[in-house]
Amino acid sequence: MELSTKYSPEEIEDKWYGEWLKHKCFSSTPDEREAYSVVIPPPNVTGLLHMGHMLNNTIQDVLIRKARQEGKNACWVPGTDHASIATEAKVVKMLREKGIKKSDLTREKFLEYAWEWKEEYGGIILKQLQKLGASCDWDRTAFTMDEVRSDAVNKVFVDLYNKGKLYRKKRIVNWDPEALTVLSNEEVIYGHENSRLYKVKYQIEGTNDFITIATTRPETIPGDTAIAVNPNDPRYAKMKGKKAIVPIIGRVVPIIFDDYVDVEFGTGALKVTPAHDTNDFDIGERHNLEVVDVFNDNGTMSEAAGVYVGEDRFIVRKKFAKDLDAAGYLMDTEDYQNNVGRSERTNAVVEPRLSLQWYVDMKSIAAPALEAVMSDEVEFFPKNQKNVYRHWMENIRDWCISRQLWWGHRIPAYYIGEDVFVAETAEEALNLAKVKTGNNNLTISDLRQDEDVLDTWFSSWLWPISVFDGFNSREELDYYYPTSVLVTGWDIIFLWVARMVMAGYEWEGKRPFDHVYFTGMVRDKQRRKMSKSLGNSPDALGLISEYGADGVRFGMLLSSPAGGDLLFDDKLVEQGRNFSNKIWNALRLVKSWELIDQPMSELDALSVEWINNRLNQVAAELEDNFKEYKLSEGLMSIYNFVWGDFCSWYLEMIKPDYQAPIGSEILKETVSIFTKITALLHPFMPFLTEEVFQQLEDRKQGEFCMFSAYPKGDHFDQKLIDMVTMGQDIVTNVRDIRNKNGLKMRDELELTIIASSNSKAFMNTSGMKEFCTKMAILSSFELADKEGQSQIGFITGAESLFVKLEIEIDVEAELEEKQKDLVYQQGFVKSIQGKLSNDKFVSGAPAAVVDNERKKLEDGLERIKLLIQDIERLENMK
RNA sequence: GGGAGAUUAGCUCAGUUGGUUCAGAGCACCUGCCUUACAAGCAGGGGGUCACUGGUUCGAGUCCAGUAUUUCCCACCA
Repeated sequence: MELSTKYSPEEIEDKWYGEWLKHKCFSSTPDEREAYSVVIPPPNVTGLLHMGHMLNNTIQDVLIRKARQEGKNACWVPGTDHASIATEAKVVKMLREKGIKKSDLTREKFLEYAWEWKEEYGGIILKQLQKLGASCDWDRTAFTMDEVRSDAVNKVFVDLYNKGKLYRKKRIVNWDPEALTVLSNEEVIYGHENSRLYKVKYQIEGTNDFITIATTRPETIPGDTAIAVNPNDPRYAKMKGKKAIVPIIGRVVPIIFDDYVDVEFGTGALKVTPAHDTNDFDIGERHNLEVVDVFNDNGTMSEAAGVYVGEDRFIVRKKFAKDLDAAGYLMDTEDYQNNVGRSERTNAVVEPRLSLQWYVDMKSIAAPALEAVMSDEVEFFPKNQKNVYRHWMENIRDWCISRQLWWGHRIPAYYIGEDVFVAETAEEALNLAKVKTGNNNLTISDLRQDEDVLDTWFSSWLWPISVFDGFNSREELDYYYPTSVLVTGWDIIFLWVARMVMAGYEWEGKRPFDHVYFTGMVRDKQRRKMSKSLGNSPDALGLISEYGADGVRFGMLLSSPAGGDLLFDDKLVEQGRNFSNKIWNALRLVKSWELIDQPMSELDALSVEWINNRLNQVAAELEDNFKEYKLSEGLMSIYNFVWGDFCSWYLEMIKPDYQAPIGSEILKETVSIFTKITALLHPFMPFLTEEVFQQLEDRKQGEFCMFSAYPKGDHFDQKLIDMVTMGQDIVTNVRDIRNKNGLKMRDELELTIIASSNSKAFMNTSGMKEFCTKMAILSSFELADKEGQSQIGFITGAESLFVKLEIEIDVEAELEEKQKDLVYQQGFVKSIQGKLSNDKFVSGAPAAVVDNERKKLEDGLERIKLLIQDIERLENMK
């Protein structure tokens, strides 16, 4: 069959993915082999494949495929996250577009819609991952809200409660007025925003004096229940025991003294609104202040505000400020930049709000998780994330886990009046209630289940355990847990990674994973984050169909050094596609030859030995790279090896003359090395390598590149490699001479290299003469006296070689180049001589270093000698 | 306010314990080629005071201090 000159990935990718699935190549069950397990960071059910996923999952696939080739029992567990708030927001929006309001629906009806939505969109991203080549064990696909995972959530909630590590408390929380739910601290994103600082004066009761405060939020003034000043501030000492009148509202509030107030800031006087600020709330507690909540849950003014009831807080801010101004209370306003917290999901400005919520006592479970990371029991790549982790863990705050949503795990807490019963099922809760109350006539309908659901991360943090049904059975967990590596972005180090480590120690007494590899964020060339509004996020699937999955994988990996941000550029993906094509054409070449029964030549033998040694060398480098998760460096060394060593040198070395057949033996060796290359490259570019692997030889049914043993970095002969490098240097020099003198590669020219007499070892290497002759297209290459007729000389290592050409050369240009080189070499030698004549160096530096310098000096002097000879020779030619 | 990192070629980045295996890679660039696998290609080439200043050392891209620029994280003062 004739192969096209261009590699066309489309059919090949679908074909092999289908074959792999058909042969259950990705599936894993516990056996006697070593396990290598990875759990996918479950993408949101509403998600579509984007660049971050592509990077993340390509890396996981590379690691999994390599482990599989190494003979490990590789298990990559896929799944999706119900993404409570994000999904609920999308469903609400979808319903709204249909003209249905969430508030008009029952909980049950809403959940019906949500499940429908999940069924429709929930699996899309997994299908898209298959396009990328992800070798997940699809039979294991899990969902954070399926039965097994929900069961785990309930068990854990009950367990924590029974251990006293769970509590319910009323305090100031982060309220999302759009999603109408509380958020954890980690779900609030702070950013600097421009606002205004208003200075407002409050009359002192019974006097004509005023006290001026500064605030960015005049709309909260109706909720003021005190004015606070610092007890050490002399300006306000006389205010002791006085009261102030809240402007417009008319409420009389005490002037209190509290250390919290910063004397330097604003006017040194602070209005206190306990319902709408964490610090104010604390002050309120200390001074027994009244709490007046002036907002409704959706951010509009409440009845308690008494003004602008039902209007939005930001509109009221302006209106109320205007009123203050009109009434003469607004002293001044100035531009001000402050840090505003917004909801991660809805982008609404978060409102501090007093409310009753469930919390996990984090301090009680954090210690082993901190220790594990600091001692590298859980090892972070790159390491510097350890500091970030430590800082968060050492200052950890309790985790607010209840959410006022419907889509999620409903909290397994049941109430009778003020009593709470926490149990996995209503029946169990009922039993608890009967025992507690002694009332055996209670029925399920007397119980009122908590209306709230749990934070979506409350199921995710159990993921490495729950995907193996670990809260129910030991069988799989004992084999696959701890998982080998977690690959995720550093942006969810607190939301997810840290909590998984805590859960791992809390319920398994063991780390959830050996390693964590943090990927960077995908950005565009200008380092901007990928975002829909900027329109700088490429269409992931579009890229795959344009460049092939392997091309995209190559591009992603190459641009992504371990842990650094990925600056996405189409160019790199194009490079990946070109690389695919390069390999494809190497295949075409190898398949195009006619066979002839013929032993290997000396050059063939040298070529094979050299390329095998180089491959071992590359494999060794790769092993080091993998140990540190430097995938981009590893891929780059394969790229250079395949393109440079294999294609540009090896294939040219063994290539028969035009239309001549190739020896069976050398072809066999060539197919063997090419096969090893497909194995080496397979984790990075699985489709192409599988196709090439299958094309190279007839394979048995069910024999796949994806199961080829991964080449080990065995020992390699550095001397041989160096020798060939020297030959390459000669060839390159000759080619350069041709180029500079306007000679084409194919020009039939009498070209002779005459090597100096000190090149014996090199010249005596079997096949080396043929190598140089063939690759540099020389008519002869001999060992002879260099004096005489040669025209151009060059030096490689401490060897000097001369090329005899039958053309005129630019003697002046040659001379100039040599003289420049001479100056450099002389400077070099001088610096070494300086070192060696320095007693402190000779006595202070290690012997090996000194010896090395002596050797360098020797070589340098030899080169200078040769250069001077060459310069003289050129001078004579003038 | 607290903390962590970064600064090496036009761009993106390597550079492990201080010593030409140290000044590298890929891309970009320049020159010449439709050479019988590949123009998504082939051959060759140029390019950097390693941010700045000082220090330690026989020797500093590498260690220390300071300066500048910059990225990020945490906290949050109204």
